[in-house]
Amino acid sequence: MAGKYDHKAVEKKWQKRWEESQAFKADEDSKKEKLYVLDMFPYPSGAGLHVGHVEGYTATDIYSRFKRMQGFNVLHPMGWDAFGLPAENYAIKTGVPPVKTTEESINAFRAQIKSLGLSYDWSREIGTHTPEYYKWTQWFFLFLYNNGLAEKRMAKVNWCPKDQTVLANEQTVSETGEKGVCVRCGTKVIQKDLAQWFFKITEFSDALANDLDQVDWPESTKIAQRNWIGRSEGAEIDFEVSGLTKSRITVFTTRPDTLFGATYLVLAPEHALVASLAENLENKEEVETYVAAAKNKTDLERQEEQKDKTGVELKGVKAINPANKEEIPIYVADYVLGGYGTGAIMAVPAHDERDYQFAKKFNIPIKEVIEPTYEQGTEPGKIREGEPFDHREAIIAIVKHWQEDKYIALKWKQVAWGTFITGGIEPGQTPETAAKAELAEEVGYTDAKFVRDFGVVHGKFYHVPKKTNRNAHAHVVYLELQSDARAEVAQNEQAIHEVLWLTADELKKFLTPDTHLHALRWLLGEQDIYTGYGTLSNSGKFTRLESEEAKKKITDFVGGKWVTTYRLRDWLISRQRYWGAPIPVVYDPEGKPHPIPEEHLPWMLPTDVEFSPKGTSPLGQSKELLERTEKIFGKGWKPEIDTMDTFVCSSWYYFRFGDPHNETAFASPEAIQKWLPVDLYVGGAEHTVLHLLYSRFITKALQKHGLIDFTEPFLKLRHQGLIGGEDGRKMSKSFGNVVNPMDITETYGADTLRLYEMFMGPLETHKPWSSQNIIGTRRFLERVWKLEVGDGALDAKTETLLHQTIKKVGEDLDGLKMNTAISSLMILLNALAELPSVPREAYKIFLQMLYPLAPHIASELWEGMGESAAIHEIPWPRFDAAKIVSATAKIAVQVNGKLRATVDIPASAGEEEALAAARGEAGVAKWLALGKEVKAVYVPGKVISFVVH
RNA sequence: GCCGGGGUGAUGGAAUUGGUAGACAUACAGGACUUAAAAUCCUGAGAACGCGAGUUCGUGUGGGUUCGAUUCCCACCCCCGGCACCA
Repeated sequence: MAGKYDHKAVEKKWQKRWEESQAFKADEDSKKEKLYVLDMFPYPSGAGLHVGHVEGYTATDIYSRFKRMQGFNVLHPMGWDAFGLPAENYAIKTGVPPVKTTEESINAFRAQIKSLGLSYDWSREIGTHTPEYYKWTQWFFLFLYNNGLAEKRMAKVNWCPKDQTVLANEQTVSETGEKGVCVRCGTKVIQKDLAQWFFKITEFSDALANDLDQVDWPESTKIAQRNWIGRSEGAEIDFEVSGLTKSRITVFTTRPDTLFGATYLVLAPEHALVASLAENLENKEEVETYVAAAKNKTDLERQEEQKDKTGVELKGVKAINPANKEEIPIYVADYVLGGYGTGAIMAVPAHDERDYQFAKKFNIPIKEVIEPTYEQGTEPGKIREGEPFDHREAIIAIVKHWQEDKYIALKWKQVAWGTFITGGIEPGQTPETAAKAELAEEVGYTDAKFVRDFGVVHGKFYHVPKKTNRNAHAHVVYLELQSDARAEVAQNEQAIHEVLWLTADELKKFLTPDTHLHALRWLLGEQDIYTGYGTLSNSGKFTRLESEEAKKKITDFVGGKWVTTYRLRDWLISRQRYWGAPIPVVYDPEGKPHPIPEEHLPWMLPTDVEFSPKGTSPLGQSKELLERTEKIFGKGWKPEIDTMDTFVCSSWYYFRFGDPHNETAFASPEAIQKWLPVDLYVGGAEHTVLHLLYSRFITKALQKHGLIDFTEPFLKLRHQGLIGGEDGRKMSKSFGNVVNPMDITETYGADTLRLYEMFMGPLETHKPWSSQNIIGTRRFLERVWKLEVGDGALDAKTETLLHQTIKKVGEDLDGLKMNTAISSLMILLNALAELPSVPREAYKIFLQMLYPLAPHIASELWEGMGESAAIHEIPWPRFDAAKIVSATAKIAVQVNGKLRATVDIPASAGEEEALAAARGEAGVAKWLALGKEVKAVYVPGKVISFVVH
């Protein structure tokens, strides 16, 4: 096209035209197949749009435009996750009401998004902070409450005694990194019990885990969800309590096979029995002090203390191990969590890392009841202190580097060769039956003893496992006494010079801090704990059974029962904050909660509050709210003053887009039927767990109570990767490496920005920004703009490329592989530009394929071709399968695995013909002449391979 | 510690039912145009050796399977992300 490519003029023109013609409005009456393409809606922060937003939004925009061209009725909406902490924090600092800050941010965000030319249906815009929206957030609360899925319970919160306010976990770390203090004033944070609202997400634990099989999500995200739900199967076993009182303690364990090794019990500080027993204990005060202290620890403090276990014995009571009737002590310790399992465990120090640490500290007996299962005769030998090594069991050697004082220690068992010999010796053979001489040659040492002792590990002895799990067949252990010894040996096998036989004592002398201690401990036969499955020992009649089998049998023996437990906790939705949806509950004069009837919704967020903390949730200061409550419900009634977690707002918003202006329902059944579920959902991986889990919970609750007929809200999910700063670090204000997308659209245009972000690499990977590379996509668009279209006919070669490109781009856009789609278009453009005259039809098809990726420029050029219909109204081009294959095929010819030539042969050529052509090639014949041809392989269209001896 | 993802030219990346590694783009070098520069266009380019034809090596490391391995198997090293006392 003539003239300069003025991106500003072009982009403005088309954005205006799209807006005026409502080009992207989802059609309620269309008979076309629907497709719901959704972005995770943003929190409209004051900082404006980020290049990360642009990445995700561009991907869905390209997909939406592409699918519209393919004939789908696409719903592609945008809205605002507008409640949240930043606006409230800003209000505390400046007094500016959050509603004002938020509205301003939304306006800025909307303008920025529009300037990118994204094809949203703006008639469906929503904001979670509007009464029209949060009316239905409150409706969802009532829906859950009325179905027994919401309830009020006591829970711990972080509390700053000076600021008189609740703190989120991330607000308990000071700017200097000190933990457990208020971020604002540095006061030590305490734990306070408050009555708070919970949604019972745990009722759906099973479905939330199982239904992941139905959706097309990244496997890593599914795994993260499953881990979060944390389903595990085990046994509940009762222990009798004797002594001052008679009662029982039920523990949960996944390892009932270790029951005979349980040498004490532990109760969580919150366990009910601790309180009820306390009165009668000999060390009542000590226990109560411990429990009180444990209660006051923040999560962070508990994490810090992981290494050092604490606890107190309950003196005066004992438990009876039901397996062997032994009397064992009972402790209270905060390494056991009150909220998981039964809040009580049986401790098996010999086979559990944590119990082991605790038992060591408190001198509790450690009783081994599981042994690693070895194949017959393969038990590892141990070195006994001060004794020479027993060659029949284990051979240990220090191999000395001949030039320097570097050593490698080797241990190897005589048996089970096959498990690690991969070279010249077959499994089951001994070195004696293998080719000794050959090995000796490879090792570079001809001493017969060396071959016998080390030959078997030829070439491998320098990369034996660092970690040695006794259950693994790790027969050779090395200790690297000086850090680069291994590399030395790897480079020079012949460096092995001398074999020293050492006692354990002598071996110890070689220890340095970076020695692999775990391996050495095993080597020296020191006590270590084994946590894997194995064969039972010391377990009465169950001795010699395998763990798996013993689990059930021992559980039955002691009358335990099999249960399934989950890590997932109920969802605490109360927030002691202002800027959120008010919880629609009032309290009668007795303090009993009552849901607010639907007719009073939306239950408005009051405005007569101060934002700085005053010892209560901000809503507690509102006179208007209190008066409203008393007016409607009567004297003495009080409003709930907490607001809802913003995750509640975002857990149902995708329904609202189907019917955004409905005043009588969160969305009409017809709209839900028409649009939902979401076909493609794109957003950052940081929401892999919570937002997605909560949304799935809401969907399942609706389904269970018959309001919808599907169980999963998001059929296909993809994440966009983070875009890092140019310096390779995370983009952050403090590093000064933040790229503002608006600067880029100003300089290069929205089309260039879109194209560049898509061309950077695969959508889901993390990639650094490059202000240098972006010029490439701009140049590409310039070349498209400048291409002179003629009336040339399409030659066969270009036609083939054109059809290949149509196929490739279509498949790539379908799979969200924008980077390779763009690359294909560049290849096509380069080919077209070389033609003496660019065929009109080919250019038009090129523009159509470019349109989803760079819609403004493609629309403009299309119009410039004299087309009356807009480019997006033309169906996506089709390829002709017959025109994709070219007449001749370029075949690679290999001789003994090495590429020697390529030959052009007709695609239809048979094997004989192909081989003959290859043999005739000078570069091939030369190599074939060097020996006798023993084999020839022909893979049609790909490769010919000769083997010559 | 556990789980997940990754390691390919100077750089971003391409190519895996095993079949010509490095497409496309950036940076770089040389050339054309220009008084000059920018922009644009053309050419070159994984590394080593060689005047050259060419040869050898090469997808984190070491092995293995195969006519053939970036792709499959075994072991190891490193980086990134998530979870983390869940019994």
